[in-house]
Amino acid sequence: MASKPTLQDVATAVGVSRSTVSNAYGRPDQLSAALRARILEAARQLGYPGPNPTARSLRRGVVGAIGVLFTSQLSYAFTDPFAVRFLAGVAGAAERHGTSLLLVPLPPDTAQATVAVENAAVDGFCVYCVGDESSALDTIRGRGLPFVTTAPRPDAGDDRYVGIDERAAARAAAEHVAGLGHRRVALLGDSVLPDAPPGPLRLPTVDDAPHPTTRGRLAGFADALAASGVGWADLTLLNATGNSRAAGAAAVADLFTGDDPPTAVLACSDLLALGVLDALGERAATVSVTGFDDVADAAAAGLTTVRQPAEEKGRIAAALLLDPPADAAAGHVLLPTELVVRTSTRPVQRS
Amino acid sequence: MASKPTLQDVATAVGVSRSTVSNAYGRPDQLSAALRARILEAARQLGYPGPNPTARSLRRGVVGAIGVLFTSQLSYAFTDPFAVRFLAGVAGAAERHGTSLLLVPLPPDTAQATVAVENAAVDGFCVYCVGDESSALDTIRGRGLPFVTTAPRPDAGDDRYVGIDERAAARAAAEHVAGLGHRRVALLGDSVLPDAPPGPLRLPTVDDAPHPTTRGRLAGFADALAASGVGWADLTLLNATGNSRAAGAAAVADLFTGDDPPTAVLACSDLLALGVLDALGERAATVSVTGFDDVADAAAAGLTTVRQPAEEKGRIAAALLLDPPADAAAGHVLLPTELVVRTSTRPVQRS
DNA sequence: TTGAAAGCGCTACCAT
DNA sequence: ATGGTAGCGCTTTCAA
Repeated sequence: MASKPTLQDVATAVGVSRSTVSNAYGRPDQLSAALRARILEAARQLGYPGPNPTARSLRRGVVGAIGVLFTSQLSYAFTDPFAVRFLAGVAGAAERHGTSLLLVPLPPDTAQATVAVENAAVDGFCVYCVGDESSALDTIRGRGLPFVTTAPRPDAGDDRYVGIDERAAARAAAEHVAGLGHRRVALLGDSVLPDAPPGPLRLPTVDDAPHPTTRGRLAGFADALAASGVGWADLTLLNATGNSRAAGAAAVADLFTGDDPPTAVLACSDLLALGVLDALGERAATVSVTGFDDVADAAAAGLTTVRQPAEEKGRIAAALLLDPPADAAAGHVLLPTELVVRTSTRPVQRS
Repeated sequence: MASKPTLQDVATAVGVSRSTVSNAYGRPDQLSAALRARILEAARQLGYPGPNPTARSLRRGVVGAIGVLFTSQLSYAFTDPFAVRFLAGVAGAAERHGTSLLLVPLPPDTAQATVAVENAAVDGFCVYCVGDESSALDTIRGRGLPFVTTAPRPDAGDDRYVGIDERAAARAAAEHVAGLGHRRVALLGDSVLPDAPPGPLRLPTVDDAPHPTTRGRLAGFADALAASGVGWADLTLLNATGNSRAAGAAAVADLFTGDDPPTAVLACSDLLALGVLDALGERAATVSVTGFDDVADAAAAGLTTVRQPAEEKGRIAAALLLDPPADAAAGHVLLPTELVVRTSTRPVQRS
């Protein structure tokens, strides 16, 4: 007990057994109030800081924390407004449950990612919007821990998730734009192909986009445009290297200088769409732009976008983890989305 | 090994000792590559998920995570833009260090807060902007864990902190406003008195404000105005019940209806200031308003404010915790601030 | 290079 | 109401 007193030291000091001291902390009803007071007082005098959380976790087999996994850098969690709102929802639910949140950075390298997941002292994982999360999910399964994802994966089975119908939501945005008469349309996504440079790229089919969320949204855009007679090959596909305004702006840098530029840009996120508006500057009045998510900045920018309930998504994700529904079907939640039409979209101008 | 295989099971399966299996994971150089491969392969076959993080932490005495403590609800961390940027800085530094972030909700009740701090499995704490954090700090000290605060407390001693000179920073804003001729000035803070209703309140002296950050800022405002001949008693003090636009708007709800309304409002945060602008509506052109922090929305709103480096504050806080400076003095960091003058302040109108 | 022994600090069962 | 016993799963000397 030279430096850090333990439960045993308190027990010795009071002249009781460790069990009793342990009970004084964790099960007050198991001993008399008087004895408990004596124990607590002795602990205070000795400077005993209460049961060591790690030891308690080991013994109990429960940690009292859930891990939140992000594909990209941890700092991204605080850079993307949608992610922030999602986290706020998770945090609120966890808080009400008396559970802490462990933010786990997931390195891009698979081996390191595995280690990160293996080393996280948590009772379960909330896996946020991961591109190819399959390896991380395998690791989580290997640990036998419960998890929730934020997208309905094709192989979900009984895995719990809370997501939206990406494809249908995107289709609504594209139908709106197509309905305004736009036929020369560009689709913009983050990391459509992982290592592609910013700007136009070709993809044989939409199924070749590896990131499921991006793929779903692009497919939805394509659906609506196909219905208006614009085939996949007629669309301009644009790659952004990151989900940020700057990346969005960079992706469309040379787009409007050539002949027959697109009259509309459908972006897979608000950040990208706002970047497009940034790049457009004055010309923004001549091009229709849509985003996705309806983040706070979208309203002020007049961005037409698809709204999805961010905090609620987080709240439900946490709830699915902390209070698992008995019924497997109830573990599959699809949230509603809504097209929010603002001023960034308008009828195509006949030229 | 019915359900969850342990390191022992792997050892048995391969026919080696636990030590060797442990080394296969944690000290690859301690055994032959061939044996290590055999062990890892056996582990894979058995479905052994790697060393249990909790058990490893207990044995090693380190957790690999730092706790971030917020006074108010955990969800606040994601609601306040300044807090979000601060967290982004902490997260980035932690990430580079291979350390996880445990977000710890700190209940308002002291006893519960103590429990929350005692139960957090972390190697140290980053204490964000706490009103009266003394009890939490005592608990942290009791655990013998290192910590960093985001304000220079008077009794800091050798405690590490990264902060700003709140009083001087606020003085700069008030000097600017006083220099524009304003003499009928209102000061607006969040929870100037904990349980006071929204709106005007009286405080004998600025020292009676319990929250140190608010007190420092109010004192700075008062300093500058006193130098212009406006005493504490001549100032209108306004209370907001929360740090949000809505709370800011509510605080000034009835302010401009009476005779001789203030010509300027100095707010202790951007959120409150933006709320004042919201409430002012059309009349915003007739009242000067300043904020504090320079959050993202401030620029678009044309808000004159005091900028402090949010991410850097977080980055330094984490660095102070993860790589403690040898020199105690180097553990005390005061960051520069800067008055950013925009359009929300203008010369007082003679009436 | 490998193994045996000794806990890290705690809690939960089962007696008393 | 209280105590004894038996580990939770792992790492780390130290010795072989």
